[in-house]
Amino acid sequence: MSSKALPYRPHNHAACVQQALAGARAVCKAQNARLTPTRERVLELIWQSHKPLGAYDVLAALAEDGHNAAPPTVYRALDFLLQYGLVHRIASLNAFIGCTHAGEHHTSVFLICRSCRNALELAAPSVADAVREAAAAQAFTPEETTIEIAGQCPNCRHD
Amino acid sequence: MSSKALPYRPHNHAACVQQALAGARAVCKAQNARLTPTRERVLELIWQSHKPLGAYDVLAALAEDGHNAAPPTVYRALDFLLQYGLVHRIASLNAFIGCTHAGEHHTSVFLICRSCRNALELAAPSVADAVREAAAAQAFTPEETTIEIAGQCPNCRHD
DNA sequence: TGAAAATTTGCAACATTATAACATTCGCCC
DNA sequence: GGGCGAATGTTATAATGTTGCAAATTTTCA
Ligand SMILES: [Zn+2]
Ligand SMILES: [Zn+2]
Ligand SMILES: [Zn+2]
Ligand SMILES: [Zn+2]
Repeated sequence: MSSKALPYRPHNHAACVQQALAGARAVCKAQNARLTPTRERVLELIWQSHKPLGAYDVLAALAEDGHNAAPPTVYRALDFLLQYGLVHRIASLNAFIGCTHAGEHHTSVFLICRSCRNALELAAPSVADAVREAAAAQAFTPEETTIEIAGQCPNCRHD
Repeated sequence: MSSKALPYRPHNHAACVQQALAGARAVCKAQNARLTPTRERVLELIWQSHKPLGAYDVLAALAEDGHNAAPPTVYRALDFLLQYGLVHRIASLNAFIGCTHAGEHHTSVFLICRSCRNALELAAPSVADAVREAAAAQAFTPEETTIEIAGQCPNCRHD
């Protein structure tokens, strides 16, 4: 869960990460939340990968920084980032990925390639609507939605 | 993850389980798959609960039978049941539940109550369609779909 | 300022979920 | 009833996630 590969589509990823971090700082400031160095570093590490990153991958990356962290450090940072909508947890992978719509209220769909392991977050309002309707038909009140599609991305389709 | 509660709607659950087991036997027979005693017992244990059951819950239930099983026994049985579509894995809970559409090709939506922990499987073709379209729009080829909605069921709504 | 309070972090142990590797037994076919 | 592949038993270990408490840091407010 830690080898390198091209992101979904080529782009200046360093800039992409910086923009995400700036957005995160703004979100935290607006909500009086403290984006401490550890939290920010964890967010940066997650953003640097287009693949969902496991908690222990983050831990290993912190170790390379010389930060001798234990699991709770990472999980606490992840809890914070989840709480403020800065990252998502991909349940089917036990892994985390940066949210591309931080600060906006949204229901995401994740397209997860089983070959290259990249994951793409979609807003997909039509899916969100269909889910809401299905739940309403059962008088069920949705609080949190997990929609993860595993398959093949266009780049990996011809294996 | 093992206390008892009413199922979503009251019904004769023993009959419900027996019907599921009969269906499972039919599916296995049709595919020349061996529904061995351990596998069938695991399926029965899972069906007896309307709540998704963890692998170690199953293990504990087997122990009460006097079956001194180790984790691989349970995971192998679960793998078999998953492979033949007799149970589903709920990724957000690390737990398993009997499939109410065994033998039929389907994309399910799970409504999972955070209060009573019951889970309801829906066919929800409109959701499946919306997901397919969203994936197609990204030239993504879906292979497996995880849709899990956590929230409050009608019985638990007024806490 | 400067102590009290709240939040965050460090740290050790532990809990839960899942798999690897290899030996043994079972069911089936001949 | 011997051979063979599938299924199970057994032991150990990997991977993921949590609890509890102490130390350090930041915030609050007198
Ligand atoms: Zn998002
Ligand atoms: Zn791919
Ligand atoms: Zn099903
Ligand atoms: Zn409920």
